[in-house]
Amino acid sequence: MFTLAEENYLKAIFHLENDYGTGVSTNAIADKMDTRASSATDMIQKLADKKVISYQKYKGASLTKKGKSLAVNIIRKHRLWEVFLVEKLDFQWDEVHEIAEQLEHIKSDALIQRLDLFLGYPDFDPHGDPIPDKNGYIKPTEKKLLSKLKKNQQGICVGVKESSAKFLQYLDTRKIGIGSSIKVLEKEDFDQSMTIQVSNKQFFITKQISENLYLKTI
Amino acid sequence: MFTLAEENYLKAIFHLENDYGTGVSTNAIADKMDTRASSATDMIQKLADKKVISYQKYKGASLTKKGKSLAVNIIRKHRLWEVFLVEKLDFQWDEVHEIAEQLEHIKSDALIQRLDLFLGYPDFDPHGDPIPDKNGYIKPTEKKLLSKLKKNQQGICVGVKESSAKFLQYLDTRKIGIGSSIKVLEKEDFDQSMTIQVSNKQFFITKQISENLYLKTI
DNA sequence: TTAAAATTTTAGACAAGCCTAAAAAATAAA
DNA sequence: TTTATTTTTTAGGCTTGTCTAAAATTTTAA
Repeated sequence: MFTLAEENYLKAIFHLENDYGTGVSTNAIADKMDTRASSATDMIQKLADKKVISYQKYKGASLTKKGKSLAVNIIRKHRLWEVFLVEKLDFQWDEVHEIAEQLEHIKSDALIQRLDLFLGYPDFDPHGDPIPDKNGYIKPTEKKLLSKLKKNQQGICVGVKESSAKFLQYLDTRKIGIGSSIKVLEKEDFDQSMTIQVSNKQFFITKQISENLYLKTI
Repeated sequence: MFTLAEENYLKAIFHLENDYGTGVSTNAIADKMDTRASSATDMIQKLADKKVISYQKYKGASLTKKGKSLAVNIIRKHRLWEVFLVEKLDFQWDEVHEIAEQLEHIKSDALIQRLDLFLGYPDFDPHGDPIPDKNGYIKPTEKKLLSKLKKNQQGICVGVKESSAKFLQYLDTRKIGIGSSIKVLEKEDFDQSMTIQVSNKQFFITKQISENLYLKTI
């Protein structure tokens, strides 16, 4: 059985490997967990003892098959609970992350199976992230960061990379959400800022925004 | 903020005060928490420091107003989640206690408020226990232990005192549940065993059973 | 290719929550 | 009303997960 802290480290390592490739550094983990490198080292050694990561001193850590399966299951639970909160309890998409961070640690396979059924086996969470199935399979989706698009290209927003309340509220005030059609009208070479068209409105957005919006290009 | 362990002690003390009157002994708490008296003493002292129980060495502990309000809120959450599990996820009444023991510690007032609404503001949980409202008010209900009934008295089952899976399954196999009509046909003075009539079947039950079934007498 | 800087690990400490063993206090019994 | 028993508390220790400070290793730069 894994403790809450262990589960959170596993999740952090999974996300880091996903974003930056296999083998993550102690500092990267400490950063993500908002703790000190020495604390991260302690936990890394414990997780290595438990065979859920492979690790060599000074060389970084990688999830083993078992570790990855555990991490994906936690993420599955997180995303299912987010769907529940938005679809059934009428929460907004910027309100659910913190609550799901707690709910994802509830231990009951039967609960998650029944929750999945109750929600109609959803494929995506409210932020557009795919929900792993009960075998840990994540359907690959073709999606592109808005920042990768060139002038005059367009697409449908299918997800957000960051899901902080602040960012989601920024999108809300501009009526940008999953399903929104977005077209690049101008793109500034110098700082990657853009002018985009969303339905009949135009917005000026910085690189920081375009690097956190996923589109399916048309 | 209170830790998981602190919350569980508060709940235990609440139930003990409810069942056996105000002021509970260290041993009683240790028993309920399935821990050692010395561990209970440690926690009792911590809870007293935090002003959620009043306590004098060797004299037992009682919840303060603040402590009682915290305990009732945890019980409210537990019972609402049980309703959710049975009503929405189709769990059986003997399957929900363990899961609710985890869910009751999720910290979010908004979550519980919305869950309560989603469930239609239920008054009782699947075991017939009243659900405190958001101010901590518990509607008083007149209910009587089956063991208190005399020969030929009858009533409707409105709750169970014990809610272990084993006991609930015992009731299931005899088709006894909330709403069942129960009549005492015979009562043995010597050992308090009874013969009861439930719909058109008769059962022989021991004192241990009749002391855990609540009836509303007709 | 050696010195400086950054990263990572170790050593030692601390709080929470538990334990055992022993001491202290309260209660029951002779 | 003393003695025996039970209950409760204290003392000291262990594990988990964190910390700071210092040592070890790796990486970068001169």
